[in-house]
Amino acid sequence: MSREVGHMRIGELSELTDTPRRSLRYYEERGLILPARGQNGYRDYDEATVDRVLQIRGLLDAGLPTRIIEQILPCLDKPRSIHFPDATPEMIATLRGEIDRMDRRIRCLEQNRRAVAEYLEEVLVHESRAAPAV
Amino acid sequence: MSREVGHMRIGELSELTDTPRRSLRYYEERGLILPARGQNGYRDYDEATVDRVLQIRGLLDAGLPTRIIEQILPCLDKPRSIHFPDATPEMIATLRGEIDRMDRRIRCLEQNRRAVAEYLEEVLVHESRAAPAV
DNA sequence: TCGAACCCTCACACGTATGTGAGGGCCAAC
DNA sequence: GTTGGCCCTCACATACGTGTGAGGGTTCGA
Repeated sequence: MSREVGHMRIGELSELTDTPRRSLRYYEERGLILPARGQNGYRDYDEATVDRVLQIRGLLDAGLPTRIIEQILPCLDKPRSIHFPDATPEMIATLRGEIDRMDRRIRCLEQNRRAVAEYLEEVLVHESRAAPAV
Repeated sequence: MSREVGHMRIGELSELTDTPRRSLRYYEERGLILPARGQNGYRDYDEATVDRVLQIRGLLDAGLPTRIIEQILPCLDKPRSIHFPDATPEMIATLRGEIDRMDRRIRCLEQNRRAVAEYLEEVLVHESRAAPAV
């Protein structure tokens, strides 16, 4: 099985993205990535999949389910080319709704991030007064 | 059972926060809220709990587990008063780590929000050319 | 006093993302 | 040729947040 440049099997992708093999297979099962297959059945990922997986992980961590990630992944392709014909009204509504939810999430995270940071600041000042700098 | 002003039972809190009773009990089980109890065993929530529940829901929706929410909720109290003695080094490290994770989440959401919005924009332009304004 | 509408505590079930392991091929180095 | 390290599928198990319903108490108005 000759390996083309920029192609890899699941182990390498797993290391590059710090993602369990199990999860990579799961993302595939959910239709988020579609690796080619070698004649031996091994999954064959191209280089671009690395970024795609990182994107998926980030969105999952931010609370989006795979069902939604599947909807928005096509929006992320660089040469905005293929995905116009299938722009149904429902799809557009879905995207609008998801943008709103992402806005809400961002606002919530920013607000709480600030509060936690301020709290931490105060704690540190308090600490440094009690036990001056090392 | 005389109801004091600003106090409520689970049904009212559920309506005010648009949150299932089941979830409110779960948040309590996880230590996120601690309602008083009437002599009949009914949960008795004060007014401030409304905001707290909304905060919890927002953070849950943004991907934070209750275990982490429990850590950061005390940071959000208005009169920053009570919570200094228990500022252990591990706690501080945890907060730092969570601030980092929130930053990553925010960046990821902002980036993808932008991409989806741009995509949507292009789709709409495309649509309007195909079938001019209503 | 009865019924409706609350409340309580279990406890089992679901969906989602992931862990884990069994059982088994492929391939390169020894 | 065998061993070790990849890969495969399948499938059961886990944690988390929530749905749902059984079985039962409280409160209040008709």
